[in-house]
Amino acid sequence: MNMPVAQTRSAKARRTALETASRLFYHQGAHAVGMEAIVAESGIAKTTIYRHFPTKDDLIAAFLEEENRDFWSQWDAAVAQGRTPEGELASLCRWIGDKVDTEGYRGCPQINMAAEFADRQHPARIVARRHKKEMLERLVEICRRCNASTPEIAAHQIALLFDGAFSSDGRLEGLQAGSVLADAVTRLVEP
Amino acid sequence: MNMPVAQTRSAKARRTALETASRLFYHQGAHAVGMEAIVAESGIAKTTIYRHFPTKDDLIAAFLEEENRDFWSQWDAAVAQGRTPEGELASLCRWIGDKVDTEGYRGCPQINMAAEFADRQHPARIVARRHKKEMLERLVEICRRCNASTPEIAAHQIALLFDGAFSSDGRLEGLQAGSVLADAVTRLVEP
DNA sequence: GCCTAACGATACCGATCGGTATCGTTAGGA
DNA sequence: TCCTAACGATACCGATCGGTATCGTTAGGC
Repeated sequence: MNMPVAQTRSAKARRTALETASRLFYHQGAHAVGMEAIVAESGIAKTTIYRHFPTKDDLIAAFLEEENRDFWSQWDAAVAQGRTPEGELASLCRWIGDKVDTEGYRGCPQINMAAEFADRQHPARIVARRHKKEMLERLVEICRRCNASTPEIAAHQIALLFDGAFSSDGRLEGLQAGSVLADAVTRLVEP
Repeated sequence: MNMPVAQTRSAKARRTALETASRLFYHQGAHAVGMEAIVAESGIAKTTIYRHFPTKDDLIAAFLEEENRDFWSQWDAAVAQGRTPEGELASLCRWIGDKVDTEGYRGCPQINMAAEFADRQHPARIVARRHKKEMLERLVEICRRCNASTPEIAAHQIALLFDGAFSSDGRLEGLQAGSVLADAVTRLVEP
């Protein structure tokens, strides 16, 4: 191989640092987590972290990028379980319902970071915007196959519903989030 | 009067400080705003601010309390414009649509602060939780009068929709948020 | 017009922030 | 086995954080 020396060791340090940072950022908020905390929790030296991520903002953006990848991978898995477009939506609702009912769930990382950083040009905001745009596009495509009368509108409505589920703080419900979502989505794609 | 001396001057300083803090907290995020910035922007001395609000967290909570009051006052005004329960919901949708399309809108303050503060016992989180609970209750009451088949479920769905509209970062839409919401709500309260 | 409560200004506190410079150590490909 | 790149550790940087102590000034009810 003509790859740089110590590629695996370097990649491992990067991955460990990013994983730790992601966990802390998500559960405590980006502003509430100092770099020293990431060092202490990950065991990776601060120098090393800054060698892989020039600034804290880059680290935050990388966190959202990874979240984004994981999100679509789970989304695709959910969609794959549907035999019809309507089934795909139902499966997505079930997935989201389970997701938000998970212990320790603290909302959509993209939305949370967007709330923390006011500057729309912040790297994290750019990732978040792309994420939400892609969700809308994917929903439009599914709604089209559902023969919804106005797929763009239906998709938009479903996106609002999903975002609401992702952000809703309360979890005071005795209701099953998944079925509540599925029922709403069914009504929204009806002609 | 046996009220404390200089009541009005004191109250005015308090109000000015809180208004300035609220504006900064909302547009920049609570963590991003230092107390010094509030002093500089409001012209109120730091000593005075701390005389009215023992800690920054108290100031943040007061911000959300005031937001909460304003919110319900606007909500009530919107509801008053509806002649039927369905009309009340439509009016609410219009109000929210206008609200989120306003320049400088940066999401629901309650949701944003909940994203910033991980501790569920943080004073801001407690206010936010109460806020969302009350919204759900008010929606249930309206949905009941709409003779929705399952008012609790419909109300929950509408709440998700509203929260989605409040949190949705993008605003990429050429769509009118108000009518998109109204159409969705109509479908959700149908039997 | 005086008394007092609340004001504003300033200077300061220790802690922590994001980020860097230095240097000895370790691991892995040639 | 040796060379070198990337590692970890430590000490440090100026800036800023939330919060306090001190003190002179101002305004408003009696």
